[in-house]
Amino acid sequence: MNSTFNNLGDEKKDTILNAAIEEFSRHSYKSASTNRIVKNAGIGKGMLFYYFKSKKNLYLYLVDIAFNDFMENLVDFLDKSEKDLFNRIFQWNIYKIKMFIKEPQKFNFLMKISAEESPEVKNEIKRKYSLMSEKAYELLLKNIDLSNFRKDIDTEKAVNIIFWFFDSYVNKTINKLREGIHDIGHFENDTLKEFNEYLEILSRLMTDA
Amino acid sequence: MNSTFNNLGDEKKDTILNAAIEEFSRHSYKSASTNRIVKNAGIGKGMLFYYFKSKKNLYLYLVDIAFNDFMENLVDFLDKSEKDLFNRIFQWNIYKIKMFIKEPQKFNFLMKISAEESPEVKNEIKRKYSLMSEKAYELLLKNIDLSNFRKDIDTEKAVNIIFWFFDSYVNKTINKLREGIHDIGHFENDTLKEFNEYLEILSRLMTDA
Amino acid sequence: MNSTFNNLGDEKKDTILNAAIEEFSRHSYKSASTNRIVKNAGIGKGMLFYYFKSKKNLYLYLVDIAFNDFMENLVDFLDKSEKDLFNRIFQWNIYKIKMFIKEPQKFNFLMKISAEESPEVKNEIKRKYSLMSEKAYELLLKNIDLSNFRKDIDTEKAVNIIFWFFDSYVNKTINKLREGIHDIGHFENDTLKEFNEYLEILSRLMTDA
Amino acid sequence: MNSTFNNLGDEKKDTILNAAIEEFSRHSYKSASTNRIVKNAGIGKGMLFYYFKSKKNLYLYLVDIAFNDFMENLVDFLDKSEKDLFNRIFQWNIYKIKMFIKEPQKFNFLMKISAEESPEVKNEIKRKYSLMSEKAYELLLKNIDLSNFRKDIDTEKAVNIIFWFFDSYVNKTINKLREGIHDIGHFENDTLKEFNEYLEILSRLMTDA
DNA sequence: GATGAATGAGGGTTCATTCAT
DNA sequence: AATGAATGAACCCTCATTCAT
Repeated sequence: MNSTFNNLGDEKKDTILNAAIEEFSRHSYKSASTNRIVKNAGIGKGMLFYYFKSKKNLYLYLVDIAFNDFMENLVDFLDKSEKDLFNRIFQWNIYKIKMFIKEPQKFNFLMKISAEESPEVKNEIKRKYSLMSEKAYELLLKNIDLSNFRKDIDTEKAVNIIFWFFDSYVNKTINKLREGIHDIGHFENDTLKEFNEYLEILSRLMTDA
Repeated sequence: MNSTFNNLGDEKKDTILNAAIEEFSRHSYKSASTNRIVKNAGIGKGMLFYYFKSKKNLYLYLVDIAFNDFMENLVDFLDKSEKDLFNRIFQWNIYKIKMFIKEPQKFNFLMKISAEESPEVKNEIKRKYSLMSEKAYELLLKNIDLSNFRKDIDTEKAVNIIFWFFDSYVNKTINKLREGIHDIGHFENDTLKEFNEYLEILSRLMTDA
Repeated sequence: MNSTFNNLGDEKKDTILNAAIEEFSRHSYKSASTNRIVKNAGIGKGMLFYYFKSKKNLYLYLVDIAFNDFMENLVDFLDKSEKDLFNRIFQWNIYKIKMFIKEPQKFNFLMKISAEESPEVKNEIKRKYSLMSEKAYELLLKNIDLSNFRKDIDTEKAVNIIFWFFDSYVNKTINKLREGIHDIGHFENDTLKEFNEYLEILSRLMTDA
Repeated sequence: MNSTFNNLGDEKKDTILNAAIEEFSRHSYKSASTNRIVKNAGIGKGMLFYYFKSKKNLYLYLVDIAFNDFMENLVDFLDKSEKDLFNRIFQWNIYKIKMFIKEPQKFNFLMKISAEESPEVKNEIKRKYSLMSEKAYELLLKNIDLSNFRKDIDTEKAVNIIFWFFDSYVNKTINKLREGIHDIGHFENDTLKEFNEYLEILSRLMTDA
């Protein structure tokens, strides 16, 4: 927020941001502690408030970063020329799982954001979240060719079924990774296989091909 | 938990429990305030700890109540003689929505519980949650006749698709109610209609009948 | 204090008094908890204050009991016909050690009393303590024949040396028992032997015989 | 402990330490109040915990200071070239009395420490106390020539008699000062005289010279 | 005689934020 | 640009005592 912060070296900036994200990924907005953040970031107490003015401001800045980051990487990750919905959905959900594996704190922070209900930040978050999910949804459906979907089914509903089922499915998968029930090796073998089986079923049911 | 508390008059008990549930449905375990609870409950500062010994104990007691309550009402609500999965799933999800409409704080509290990550209560909650969801899942699938499901699809996966899709779908529906985007009138007309349309699609796709 | 308490059955009275002594033997007057006392005594909270009016009153009543008890048993224990100071001192210190072994809480309570500095009770305790120690000292020296003490030494000082040395010595012995460094078996063999060796040395040094 | 505290000005540091020692010299660890400490020290409520992290930490820090202080001053005070046990014991006990006169709170605090039984600090205190008394005992007996002690008496026991008697004797003396029965003037005249008389008696009894 | 529910003050501790340095 | 000392409110919890039952 404060331009001073942006003029910092990248490494130092990252250290601070990571310490903050770590804290907010573990605790609710209210119970997150700026003391712990500065301790883990290795900076003086005053600087956090010099850079970000307030805990609220810091939090909302992190939300922006997390959302933007998420969207930018998504844009890079998705194959925009892919016209098949099922392949696109595969990419989208693999993206989420890979993000969780690579940067679990960031991922957990994103999850925490949408559940945050502290009145101090709730409305602002809802607003940011709406903006982002609209963009994401648009991106996900861009250039998708739905012409091979069965004509006797409302295509929009069909798409929703596929999307929302995989939302649940991927959440469950990530929870298993999170709790150590499955490890990454399992993910790379069995989970992907199972994932494709679900895709195949839904594809067979819903398309003419 | 404490017999003292149970011997209180029902009205007073409810006042206290509601104040506590209200607080825990709005804030994480850590940031929930026993001060606010006693203020809203209209009782003296010491009494909460006389009744419940500690914040943790109170919280876990509320979790027990919420889980038991949820299961008891579910048992009453479900038509155990219903053999059709789609009708059963309809009941199950209507149950959730009606619960949200009737007792939104309790419902929100249940949601908060599963997201709670405070180390003081996390493990105990996980344990209680596992016990309950096992029971619920058993109940949901009891006496269900899946013989009319298409033989060319793995029935277990088919069931998962249906269940997990509606999980997402109902969450979204409740969020719309929560944010006032839809009102109860809308739910009773359009949402139910849409709900049935989804059921019909999935039924048509997955069964022979 | 309240006659009601005295009309209780002996067993119940003892239960209450023991619970209270236990508490005051572990904690200072201020930090002793009437809650813990009633819980351990198995009586209602109100009764403690009905019997004793206040924590202070209860405490001072216990002090009286402890002091009286200590003196009465001492009177019984000491052989008043014993004229030899060294034998008398042996008895006196054995009395203390045996009391610690038989009723450690009571003994510890007596120790705590003399160290108590809470302004609420300090003066009253000092008064009671002075009365008792005067009586005890009188009793200890009654009928003692000091005629065989060396004439070239101030007899009063000689007596003090013996008394006060054994005060220290017995305190150390009891501390070793308390900390489990020595057990009762050790006391009955080696400690008594050592005790007698000290007595023999002091006797040889200070008397003509 | 915390460097923050050590960087304070000496005057402020002393004010805080004195306020804390005062409190802990008057009350048991449990009933000592950090509220009273900060009020008497004239600092904000949070600072005590900023400096010392916790009541327990503060207490153990004070114990360290008190023990170190006691030992350092003792080393300075004792004439290490003095070979005579009686002179050494004289110095040792005079040291204690002078310390009580000069800094009664510190002295009382030292007494309270050894009687402390709160489970939160008991073990740590026992450990520190053992370390210190071992050092002190070593220092007290260093370079002492016991060759003139009577050969017909176990020298170790003889030394114990002298040491432990004076322990009691000096405790009693200090208690009289404490209770205002004797004043410092009395100490400087009559007490010292009496003290020397006891020393003379014990010296005469136990040595050949 | 006897109970234990009720109170509010005070216990130790952590907090976000400010500001002199 | 950077530090961390300082504050007081709020945190959870325990207390001695009273009093309606």
